[in-house]
Amino acid sequence: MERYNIKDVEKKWQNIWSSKKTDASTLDKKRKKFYCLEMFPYPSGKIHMGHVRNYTIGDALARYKRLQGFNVLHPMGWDSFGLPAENAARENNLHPKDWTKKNIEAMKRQLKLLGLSLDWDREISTCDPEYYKHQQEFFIELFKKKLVYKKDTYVNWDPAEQTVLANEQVIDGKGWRSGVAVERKKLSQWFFNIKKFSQDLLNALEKLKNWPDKVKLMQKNWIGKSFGCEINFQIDKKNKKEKIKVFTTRPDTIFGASFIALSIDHPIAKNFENNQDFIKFKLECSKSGTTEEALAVAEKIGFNTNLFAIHPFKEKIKLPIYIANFVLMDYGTGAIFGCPAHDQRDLDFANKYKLNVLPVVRPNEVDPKDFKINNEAYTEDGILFNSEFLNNLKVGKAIEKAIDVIAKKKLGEKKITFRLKDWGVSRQRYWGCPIPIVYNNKGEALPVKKKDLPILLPDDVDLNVKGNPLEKHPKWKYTKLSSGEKVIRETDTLDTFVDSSWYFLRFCSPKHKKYGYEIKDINYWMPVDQYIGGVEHAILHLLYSRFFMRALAFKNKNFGYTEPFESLFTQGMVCHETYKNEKGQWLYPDEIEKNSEGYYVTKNDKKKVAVGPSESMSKSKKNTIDPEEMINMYGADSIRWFMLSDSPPERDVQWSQEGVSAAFKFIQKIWKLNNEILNKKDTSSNSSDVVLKKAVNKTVYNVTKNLDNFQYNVVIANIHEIYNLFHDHVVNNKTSSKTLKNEWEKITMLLIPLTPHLAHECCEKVNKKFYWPKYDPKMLKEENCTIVIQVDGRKRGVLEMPVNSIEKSIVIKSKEIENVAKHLENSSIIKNVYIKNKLINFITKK
RNA sequence: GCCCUCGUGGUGAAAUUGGUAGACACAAAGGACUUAAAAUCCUUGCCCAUUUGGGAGUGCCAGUUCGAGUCUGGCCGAGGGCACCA
Repeated sequence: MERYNIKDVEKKWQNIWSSKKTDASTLDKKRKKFYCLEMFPYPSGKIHMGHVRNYTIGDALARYKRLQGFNVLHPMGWDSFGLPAENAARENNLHPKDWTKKNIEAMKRQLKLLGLSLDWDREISTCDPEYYKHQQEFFIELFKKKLVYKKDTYVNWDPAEQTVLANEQVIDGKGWRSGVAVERKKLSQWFFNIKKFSQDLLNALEKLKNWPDKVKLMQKNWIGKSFGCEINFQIDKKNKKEKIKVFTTRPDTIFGASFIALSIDHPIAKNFENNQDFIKFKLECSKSGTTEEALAVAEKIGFNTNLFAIHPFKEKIKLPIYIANFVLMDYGTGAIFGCPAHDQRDLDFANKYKLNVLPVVRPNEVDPKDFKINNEAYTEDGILFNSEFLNNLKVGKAIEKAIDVIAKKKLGEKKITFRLKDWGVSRQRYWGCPIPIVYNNKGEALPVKKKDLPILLPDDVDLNVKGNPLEKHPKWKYTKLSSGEKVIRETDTLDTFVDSSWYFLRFCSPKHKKYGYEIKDINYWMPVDQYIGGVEHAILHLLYSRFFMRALAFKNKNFGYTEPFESLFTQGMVCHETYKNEKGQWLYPDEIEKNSEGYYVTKNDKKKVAVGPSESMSKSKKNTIDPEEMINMYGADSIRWFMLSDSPPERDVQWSQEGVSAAFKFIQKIWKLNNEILNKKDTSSNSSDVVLKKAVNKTVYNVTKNLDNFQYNVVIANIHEIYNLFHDHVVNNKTSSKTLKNEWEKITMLLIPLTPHLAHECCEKVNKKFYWPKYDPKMLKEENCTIVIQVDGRKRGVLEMPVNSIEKSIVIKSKEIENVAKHLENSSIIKNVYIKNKLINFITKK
């Protein structure tokens, strides 16, 4: 028999697909489109199992949709700007450009080994000037629409490296490379005004019907809408009438106010810049660490300004004004009124500084006289007291009334606040898209003229300098406008999240010289019909992309899109056991083996290995498996099959050698059975033919349904089942060869999305045309059905009956079953519950 | 601290959305073929009973129902998100 040579077959089909460009897509308005997109990778140099899973899921879908007749767009590109290139460049003395290029080539070759049906003609790379020049245009477009602005903000500053660190580069308050304590430093940086779209980004979540609820909820919380009001407090100064505006969601607790707290960055705090005590206080605040968690746990401290604010309803009450470390400048107004009785933070603060604690909300059933606040604030619902016109109202009503009165007396107004912050896009880095801005000698920021774009990254940089290499590159930094005016370039580059916020548009017009996208292309292809990627991008990347679409659509009649991704699927991670040697060092899976007693030992010195829990594959824990090695051993189809078979795609999957090896064996079995069927001598038609036909029809139905629902693991089970049936029919000569061949052909078509090389090889011999088999709904209907017979809710037998049999006949037949009769003995039937074609339950009385 | 999701055999998991729990697969044990091994195929799968069969059973405790893995309430455990958001 012809042997199935995985390597030859896979190579053969990959060559055919590539030379015939079977996966290239062209705009064709007569055909229905399907845009299938997986999150593009960062070109680290090697694909990992996470990529394999992501792209296998996407490819199965793309191939399935193609077979169904859709015009499928399935592109791939590279998220190729970013810090690792700079680090690698320093370590290996290789230019980021060359390092990136080399990595892209290596990963592209690996992706091709997987047999993905990608349109490589549309390949893009974000570090390519042909890509980022359009991004610079978008930046200027946004600048002109006033969606981009500059403001001072704090960054993690590494004084040793003279550079800005990303949050994840700060470990225990120290720079990851230098180990030196990180400082908070104020820098003037560029921001995208994503806040402007807060309400719309929130509202539109509801329309994203095919997004996981989890992701929508995460975005909703991230946007964080809250209802409340602003209240103006007058500062108690003799001549001046200064005001402090505070934001609160609990205006009902206004009568419990006992202090005002301002953020360190509040304008009023500026008045104390030269005050020695305030300087000390600021220093104290900056000590508490920079991570958000550390800030959250830090003790609440304040600086007493010795100023007082007048209570808006009780002029006699003067509230001390503090500057406090727990008040954030970029939320609300940067100022709060403290109501210690009903806010834990305020209570902690009040206890520390011996401030008044007056409860104004009490639990329903508790007498006001007995209600005391000690160390725990009361934040539940309740009844207002000590609160004049709010007395005896419930919290909800009291909030409404408080806002009402405050508005009427012009003390403030109803206000909705979002916690979503504007997107800081400045990065003090070399390997990113240059921000197309220059500064004239007055320091004004001017957008670069379109004709002067792109602003190319200079190649001749010294990456070993401390700080931003662009900053230290005078030839590039100091330049002239076409008018001859001397200007300084913006040396910051853009956050790489900007690169990935519109790449899906570029895929529609990947080669267009003049524009980042062409409207006729996106009118056809957009939105992305199915986006697939890791849940780790649930917030930032997806929210930024949603913002970017709105920013482009803003004041632009030609661009009618706001939501880029019609459907979203987030796949789980690939996990593997972890191993440690006796010294507690991590070991790679191929450094260990099983000994004769079934224990894991190290390969070289046979020492005991501690097996840890299965965790998502990561280089640091060395629990990675190299996809290419696996492809070499088992073939791409086996890896794809295994990736889809073991767990539902949205859940984590355990990598297992046995699993892959089982996939490999099954592929061999399919091939063997395929040949047996094709070589089968003609036998006359048999009564079992209809059994097989029906089963195949059912399989087509199930596989189609399960593919539509992303239940790939169940699809695999469907295929196993039908294989087992075919195997039985072949071995036992149950079916005519004609039926066998006809029906088997359909199964090979079903395999195309899953194991494309094997499937094409099988199909080739019987039918050059590939198609998605259709099922006959009439054939799904069974003539007989199995009815479960219960006595008092317990199963006592089953009955094969024609579909839609009447209850009476089922009752009679049931009682004929020995075991049923036995259980009905000595008791009388009170009633029976009959569920058509499913079950009958006799309820008895002893 | 707040919010969300998930708990089903030794393992990964199915279950027509309230109707035969454990499909399909991995692992294990036993068997067949073989001089032997590999490969392949078959059987078994918790407790009681020799078999027909009976019982328990989907994290735990209650509830609704003729009937609950599925619905409701409470508890326990695991994972994830946010984190001084006023």
